[in-house]
Amino acid sequence: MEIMGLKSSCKNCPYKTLVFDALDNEELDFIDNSRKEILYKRGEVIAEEGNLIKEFLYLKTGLLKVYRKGRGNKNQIIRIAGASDFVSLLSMFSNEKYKYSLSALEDTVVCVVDAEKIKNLVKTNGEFALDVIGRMSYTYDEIIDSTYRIRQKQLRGRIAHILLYFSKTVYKKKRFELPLSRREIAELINMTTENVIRILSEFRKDKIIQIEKKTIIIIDKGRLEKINKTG
Amino acid sequence: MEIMGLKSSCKNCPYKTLVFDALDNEELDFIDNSRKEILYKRGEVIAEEGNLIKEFLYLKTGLLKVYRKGRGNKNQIIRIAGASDFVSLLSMFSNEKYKYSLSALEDTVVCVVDAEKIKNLVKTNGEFALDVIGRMSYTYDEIIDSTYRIRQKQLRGRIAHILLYFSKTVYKKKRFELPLSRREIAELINMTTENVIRILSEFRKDKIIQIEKKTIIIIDKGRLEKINKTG
DNA sequence: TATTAGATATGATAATTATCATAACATTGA
DNA sequence: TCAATGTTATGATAATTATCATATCTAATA
Repeated sequence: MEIMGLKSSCKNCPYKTLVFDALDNEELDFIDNSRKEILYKRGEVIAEEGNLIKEFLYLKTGLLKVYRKGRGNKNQIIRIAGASDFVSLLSMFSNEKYKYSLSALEDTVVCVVDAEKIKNLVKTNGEFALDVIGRMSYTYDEIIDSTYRIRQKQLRGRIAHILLYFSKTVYKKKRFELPLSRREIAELINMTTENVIRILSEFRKDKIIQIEKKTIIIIDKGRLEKINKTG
Repeated sequence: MEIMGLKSSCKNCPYKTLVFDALDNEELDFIDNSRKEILYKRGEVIAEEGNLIKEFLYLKTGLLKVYRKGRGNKNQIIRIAGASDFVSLLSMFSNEKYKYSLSALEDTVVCVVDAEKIKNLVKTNGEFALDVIGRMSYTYDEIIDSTYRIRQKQLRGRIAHILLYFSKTVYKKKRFELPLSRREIAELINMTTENVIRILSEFRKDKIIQIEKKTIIIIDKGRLEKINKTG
């Protein structure tokens, strides 16, 4: 973890999202002047379940996992967040403490703003409030959608689902570095690490994917999509 | 379904929640004067996945299920909502259409208000906005919590979980009428109807519960809690 | 009231998944 | 550089869960 010197401002941030459009320059300055940027390296914990939420976190670049403690020292990964994500949004309006932990999957830059400032803006700027609430709701709905989809699938279907997710949604490439270990994949789609490994090997033997250390190449996307649908 | 004559008003509604405290009398009247109350009988559909959200729904009394279409004609029940619940809150700020269906599990009275009016109040009343967003976030977090808890349990643990949920959270009694069929329980905790039936029978034979048609009586709460924790 | 569809119930069997064991390999830190 | 630790890998086996078959009971309806 490393606090970065600020060269940029919110006003002309290329990772700014639509949600900030509701804020005028004065309001953006209000955020900007207490803003910090922090760089986290792969594996570093950004926020921890149970800790007080003092700050609003915006994921400028990188990738992180949102997870919670499950039974018997097993974590459960709730979602993966990428650039421009309001990663601390879940539970900051309903809870004093983080309900989920955050940790970096790749080198990640997070913008940090005093949480009270954001709450203030929600209170005083109705347009911004609607945008924030919309974004929050959308994120939650996505979690529910993927959780309930995965829940109905068998193991092969789950692995296919997650491979397609990384390929199509996260990296938009057929070849990508898996940002999760086999164990983390297991924590994300609710199966054992051994079975994740086994089924990935199976897909490799069946020439559906190619595996080179952490790199995955999707060879037969059609078959993967079929397995995702029916498996 | 039956539209009821209005004898009550929001101002002195006994089912009003804290969230409405942020509204003054004028704002409550603003809601009240287009408000309808509708009575739904067990089994009736209140809102359907995919339909346009035109109205904000407040569950005054009764019980309903929130569910979505899963694979192969199987529904997936996301949550159960009781009195004073903002049942249409999920997805009304992120979506034009209902992402989830609602149907009555008991005779249920729903207050119906134009959705635009509520959005307007969120926009103009910052305190109300914070309350609504807090309530929404809380509801979503509850869904995630129970979904991820259930997901780690085996079948016996799931059944124990759901029996304790109805006994402790919904009815606050050891004896209650199950508002769900075996099939619906299966849809809620992700297992087959046969196994729901089988395990309920097993619990009956083990004298953990007593079953009389739709009535459940919890005899050995301690054992049920242990199964919930470890099963 | 008779009929039909759906809910509850139970058993046998098959399919799926987890667990346990073991090994090779990679990575990290002393 | 060498332990030590964690990750990936694979096989054998046990445990869990779903599926299929069948029967009874219940509730709705013509």
